[in-house]
Amino acid sequence: MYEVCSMLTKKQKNLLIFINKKIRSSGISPSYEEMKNSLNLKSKSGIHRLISALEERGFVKRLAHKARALEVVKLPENASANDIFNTFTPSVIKGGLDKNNNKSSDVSVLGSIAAGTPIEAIQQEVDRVALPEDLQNNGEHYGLKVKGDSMIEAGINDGDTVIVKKASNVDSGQIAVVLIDDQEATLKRVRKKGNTIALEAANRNYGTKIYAANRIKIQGKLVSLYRNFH
Amino acid sequence: MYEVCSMLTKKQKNLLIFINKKIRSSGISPSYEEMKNSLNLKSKSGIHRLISALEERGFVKRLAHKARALEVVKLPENASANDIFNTFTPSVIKGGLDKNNNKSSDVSVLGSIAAGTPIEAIQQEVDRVALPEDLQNNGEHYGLKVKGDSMIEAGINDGDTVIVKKASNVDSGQIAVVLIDDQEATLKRVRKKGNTIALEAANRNYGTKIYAANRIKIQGKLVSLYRNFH
DNA sequence: ATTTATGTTCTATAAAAGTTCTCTTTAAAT
DNA sequence: ATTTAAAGAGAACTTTTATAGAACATAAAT
Repeated sequence: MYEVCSMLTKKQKNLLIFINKKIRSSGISPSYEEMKNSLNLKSKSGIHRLISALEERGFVKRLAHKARALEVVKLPENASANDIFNTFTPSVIKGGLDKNNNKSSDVSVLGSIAAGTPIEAIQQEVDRVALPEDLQNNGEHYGLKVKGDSMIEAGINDGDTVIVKKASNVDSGQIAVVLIDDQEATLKRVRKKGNTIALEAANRNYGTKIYAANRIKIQGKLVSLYRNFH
Repeated sequence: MYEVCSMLTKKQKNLLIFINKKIRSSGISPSYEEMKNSLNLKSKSGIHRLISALEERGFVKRLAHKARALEVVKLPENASANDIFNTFTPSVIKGGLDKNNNKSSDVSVLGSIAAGTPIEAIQQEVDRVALPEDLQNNGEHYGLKVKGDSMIEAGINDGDTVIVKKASNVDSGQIAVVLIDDQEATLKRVRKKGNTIALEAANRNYGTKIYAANRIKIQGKLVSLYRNFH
């Protein structure tokens, strides 16, 4: 039987989204104290009650008597892309932190990867829809803004945001963020051939380059992509 | 199969549609007070009676004595093409869900929409956190799964999820979801030319088709795109 | 063993929301 | 016109939510 019921009050929904975000961004569920603060409450007992309501309705699971042992089971049916992808507005990225959230969260959204790279870190991975198993081994994720059109034939355009799961290895044929000579980071399809690694662009104007395996460090695996239209 | 269908009075139907819309757009069901206001009533008791009627007829479910605990189970069948688009039919939602819902995966990945369309409804967008000002003009958003490759040269691939802001009008040149003859929904670039509307694919294997303006209903504007890699 | 952080339970209060009644009004059908 | 079902209004009432504070319990760390 289908039940995506969004039988939630505002408070319940807000708390649920906060919990979800917190788990996505930091990997651990928030404490009652943190939830209390995020909702501007003055006592933890309300949080306990809200969580009980969420649990009753099947939105979260918890291990009783365990600290920070919450799991978000589902989100209200209209959870926004921003909720799912985590905050992703320019204002947030551009140090808009104080105005949106002088609280703890959102920090990990910032920061950029490596130096002199053609990509900038923007946000963190948040989605869990398609990758339930990611819940367990929720590796670290980066969000990177794509500059350039070298992957355009793979449907990755200039300006897109790709979400990359940190990994030091990927299967041959997958698209990954790689660091060449500890210097240049780039997004390419990786082909392993014996002791060499080929980096394929997805644009016939760019060639495939082949490197000795030791010159390449794989930074992460392409997991998903996000694009805004204007 | 063909159960009692539109055994709804006008009021009942209006309320049902309001509830559904409210849940889709805000994620939480409206309170009696809000419903009362939306129908321009001065007492809540009528709402209670209407909801009881809706529940008897199987259109909604509720948790008695719980606040904002309504769920829309199905919608009247005689809903216009527009209504069908605005609100998902329950049977359709059901299908898409169980395969995602059995595990703790979740999230509002809802099933597919309406008949014979190349797109499936997936989830909705409406933010709360990152764009407080958007809360006001928070248009309704839909998530649709793209089927087909007609927009591939715009970087929109088969299987992508696009997020569409509901709109009955878009600027010429923008990509939009349009309904042709109240029948077929499709994602195309819209060009207005006098009394006609041209729908451009972004794939040279597909041509541009030109329609009389009255055959086209614009459903929404493409806002963002999301893709998962495997 | 003692501290610290955290989760749980209890009471109490108030506000919000839902329910149930009675009565009136409206609209449709015959 | 008469009848009937649906809808509106209003009020009293019950239950749920939310907030608050305190006391207690549990788990981990020192």
